[in-house]
Amino acid sequence: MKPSLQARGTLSDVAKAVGVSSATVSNAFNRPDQLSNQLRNKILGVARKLNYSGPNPAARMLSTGFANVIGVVYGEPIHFAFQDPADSAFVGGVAEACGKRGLGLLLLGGGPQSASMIRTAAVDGFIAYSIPKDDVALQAVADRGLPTVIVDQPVLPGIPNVGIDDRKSAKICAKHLRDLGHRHFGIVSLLLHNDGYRGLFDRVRMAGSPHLVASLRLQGYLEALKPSSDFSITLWECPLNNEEEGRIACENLLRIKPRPTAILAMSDRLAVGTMEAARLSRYLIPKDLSVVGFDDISVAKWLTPPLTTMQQVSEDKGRVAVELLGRRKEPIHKKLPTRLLIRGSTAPLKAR
Amino acid sequence: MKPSLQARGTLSDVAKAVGVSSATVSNAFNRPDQLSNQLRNKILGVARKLNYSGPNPAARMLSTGFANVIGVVYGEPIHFAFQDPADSAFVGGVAEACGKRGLGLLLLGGGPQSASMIRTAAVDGFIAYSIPKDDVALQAVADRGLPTVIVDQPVLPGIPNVGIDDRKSAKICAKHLRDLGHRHFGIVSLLLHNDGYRGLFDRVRMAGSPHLVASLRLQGYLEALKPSSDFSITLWECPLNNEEEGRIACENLLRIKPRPTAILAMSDRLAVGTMEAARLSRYLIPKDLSVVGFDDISVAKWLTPPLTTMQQVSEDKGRVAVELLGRRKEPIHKKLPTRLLIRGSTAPLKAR
DNA sequence: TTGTACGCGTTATCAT
DNA sequence: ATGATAACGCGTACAA
Repeated sequence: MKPSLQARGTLSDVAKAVGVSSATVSNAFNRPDQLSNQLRNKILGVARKLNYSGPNPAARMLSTGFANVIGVVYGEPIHFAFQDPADSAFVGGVAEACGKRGLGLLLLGGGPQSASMIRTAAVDGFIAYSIPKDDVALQAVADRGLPTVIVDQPVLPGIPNVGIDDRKSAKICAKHLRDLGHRHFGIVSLLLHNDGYRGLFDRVRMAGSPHLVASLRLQGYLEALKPSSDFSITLWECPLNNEEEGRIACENLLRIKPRPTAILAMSDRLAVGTMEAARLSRYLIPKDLSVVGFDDISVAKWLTPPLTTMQQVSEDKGRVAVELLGRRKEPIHKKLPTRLLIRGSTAPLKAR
Repeated sequence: MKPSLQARGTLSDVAKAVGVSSATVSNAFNRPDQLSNQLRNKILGVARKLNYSGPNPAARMLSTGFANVIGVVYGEPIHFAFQDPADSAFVGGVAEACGKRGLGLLLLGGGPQSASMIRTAAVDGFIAYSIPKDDVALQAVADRGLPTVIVDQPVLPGIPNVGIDDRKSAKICAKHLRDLGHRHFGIVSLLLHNDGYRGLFDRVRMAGSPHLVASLRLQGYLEALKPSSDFSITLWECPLNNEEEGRIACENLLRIKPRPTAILAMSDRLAVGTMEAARLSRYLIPKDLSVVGFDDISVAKWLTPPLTTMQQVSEDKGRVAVELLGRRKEPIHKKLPTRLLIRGSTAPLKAR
């Protein structure tokens, strides 16, 4: 009834065959310096002959108390992580840092059964990425009582955190457009509530969102745009972060009167869709419409025109998260730098 | 000295506290139907009070023989997997299929210490993705004796395999260009040998390559181009699969006499770089130069002009791999469909 | 519905 | 340098 994990002999089988104790065989695999080379080679030889390929991971884990694996918990169905270049860069950063330390990386998605998987995951620690404040996964992670680092959101007391200054970064995006003379803005927002809603929204909906990153960026945008009075600002929420949603958002935004001359997209994927919509509607970028993205995913620079966007280095988030997990000190909150990359998709408002 | 995995009470601590046997507590967690709801709730309550968050994963694994995790072994340093959209789509497909089955996904990269991580990974099976024929990781996987599926390469006797018909697909790409009247070709190839070489290469180097996918595509290209005699075909190898390498390749190819009027790039990332190089050299695509990619990563359609490319559905590779892993039957070799997407980057050779 | 008792395969400690 | 043995924490017959 143990069909899967190790259908072969055990360490003590090998010990018996060689005529030594199991401790010695264990040493042969884990501490070569503890026995003569001759004996070690003999043991390894017999092991090979018996199809014994090394200590059973589960037993080793039970005995040592270490899994040598860290778990990455992602706020959404996990395959989403691989569709967005920014998210997948983050996981890449984690993977790189893990690899360097000889740690495995266990991927755990969101969704209904995520909680039970979190509860039974054989890991030494968790990195929680972009989890909505009210997600059950968060409680499941906390229950495990393992070292944990939270990335982006939510910021929890007593738990190390890695992120960027979303509010300030967004504010800089908006300020850039305002400085170019724009007065009528469309904002293409990421998900605020998990209710599948797509469309215009107001500040009440925004205030109640458990999605901290989206809320903060929104705040930043609005702060930069608030001061003057002859502004118009239209808010649109996308239930998914993809190009298609960006396109739909922009199509609707372009119908608003007065027509926005500048779009703030909360991610580059949404920005790509925005640009596509503009093209389909025969608006030229940046002549008729300026667009600013967020993330600086690699395609941003291959677009025509190249996309002006707020760069964040998602790989670094991952790397830093792993590093923080290693340190068992008091909680650290780390803000990583961002920077506005001004490229071809933004231009001064043309004179009338 | 068990600091990490579970710093709290055990199942039998809970049992003692409640005044029942450990078996009953175990049932409370794993088989709710085996005891009264009343007792179960009492047990769960006490467990919570004792900070007991459920069975220790290692002990459970040792006892059941299942990890409920499958390992994905990637042929290169693992963070590469998250830079190429095609590779990351593959992992996404695996992740999705795993999630549906309640399985975890352990990511294992290539590189020097990968073998030791493979040997100690707590998994029920492996999916090996795009591993060079001579990689030590492959032996490590085989040694574990666990159910294994190989994706793309290498095709091994007795081991289920998922892939596409690389040779035929490449041939179709090349035929498309030939049919458009092109006679002078540049081929931008993926890595053939792990020696860091970048530059022109010949068929000897190609024949000896352990990278099956690259070899097969090359064969396909050449087959389609062989028949006529007034052709010129120049081969360039990129040590890395990224846009920068594609740019370098194309810059060099464009200096060849007679100048190629068509480029076959073995990946879309290389194709993006190729198009960039053409732009920098003031060649217009597709007027002066036709380009065909491979993969159909999502940016392909956002480029200007949109990239003609061979579509493969990498997510499906991942999904199918997991499915095959579930079936313990005899080895199955599955070829997934591909299809040439003709977009704006290819055009008939202009008349002279 | 609940309890008993053994086995899972290893590592670590202490002795030799 | 090597051996004996006690944990490690849980699942699961089987018995009650």
